[in-house]
Amino acid sequence: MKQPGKPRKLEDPELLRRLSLVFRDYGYEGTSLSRISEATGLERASLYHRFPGGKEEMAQAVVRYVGELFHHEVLAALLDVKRGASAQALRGAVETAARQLGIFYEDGGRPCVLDSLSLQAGGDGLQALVGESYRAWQRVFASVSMRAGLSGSESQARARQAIMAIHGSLVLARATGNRGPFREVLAKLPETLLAAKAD
Amino acid sequence: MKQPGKPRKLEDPELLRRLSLVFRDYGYEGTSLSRISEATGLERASLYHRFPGGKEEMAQAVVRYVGELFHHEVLAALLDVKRGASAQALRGAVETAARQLGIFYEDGGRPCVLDSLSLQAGGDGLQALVGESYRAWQRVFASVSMRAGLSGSESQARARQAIMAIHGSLVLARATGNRGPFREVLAKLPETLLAAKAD
DNA sequence: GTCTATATTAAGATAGAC
DNA sequence: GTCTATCTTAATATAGAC
Repeated sequence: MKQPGKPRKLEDPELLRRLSLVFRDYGYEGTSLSRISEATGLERASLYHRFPGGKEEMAQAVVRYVGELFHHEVLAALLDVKRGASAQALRGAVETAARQLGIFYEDGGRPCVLDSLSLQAGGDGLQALVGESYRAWQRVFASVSMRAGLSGSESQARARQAIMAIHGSLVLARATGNRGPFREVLAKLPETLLAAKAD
Repeated sequence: MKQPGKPRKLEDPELLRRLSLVFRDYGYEGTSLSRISEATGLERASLYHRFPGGKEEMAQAVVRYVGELFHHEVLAALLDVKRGASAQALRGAVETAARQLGIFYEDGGRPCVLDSLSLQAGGDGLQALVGESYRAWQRVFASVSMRAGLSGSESQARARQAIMAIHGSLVLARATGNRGPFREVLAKLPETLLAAKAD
């Protein structure tokens, strides 16, 4: 039974999803409450009701939300590989993760929200959250390289290399409009994380 | 003879240098005229006298200025190598460029202003200028690889790879505070641009 | 939980004196 | 060329009704 007089709550996941799009495209300083209000359909007062800490709290919630989303949509494929699985299974998981990365970043057409939010802006709490998201990502990538038989330090290096290449190609894509490098980086991801040293 | 009543002009290079620091650290939207006024010592009205087009014009001037600075401080070392120079000379030039890159980005401690300004903000003119700066950089890097004997398409790929790695490591450095990857990318720059294929 | 209305501060920008 | 003073709009944030 619908009650027209009682506006129903905009649920957290949808609110956070819309919030994340604004922060991703405009960065912390470029994200005004007017833009947020427009993107979410909520008036400013409602936003403060949900996030009493204002914009800073919204940004922190976005980083947490995107971190969980990334975990489920990208990293989960890598963590689901059973212990002692074959090399083929591991490679298949990395290929799945690469496909999911392509979807997550809309084929290189959109910036990484962590990148957008890591500019000098927002409080120290926000910066710390962004740093932790990157480290979580790195840990999962490195664990995959380890399972492919690479050494601990080499695995860390491969994980860093992969993450750097992804972000570098995203920077290039949004600066020059060329998404080719991003696609290439994803295509080479299995090799980057798994292949034995060539040099 | 000093004329105390006549305020002397803040010369263009120094003005642009200070402007570039603000845009680099805060991005386009985060750079308010108040911050600019504080950083340059000029009042807002004076800034509009120098840049009638306001913030957008200032940002465009910064991109042009930084482009020229980068050309002189980093790319010049690569362009100065004489035709038919030895492989050692070419490698020495790349090592010099890598050292200069370290200085230019303050050992990875500061973001790239092109990166900061490429977020969805500013007009199309600004975006176009940023894209052109990247392409100029890529052309010079690729020409170095060509002179090392690599094919045209391979040279383009190496240049892209180097630029992506630099920007990826800068993103990582500012997000996690770890400058190690940036230093490593610079150390490997000669190999990246010059070495014959290992795979 | 959401809204309208409002307060307060800071934003980008201009006019005119020196 | 730089300044003080001012304008207009948009920013963050809060109070109180529904």
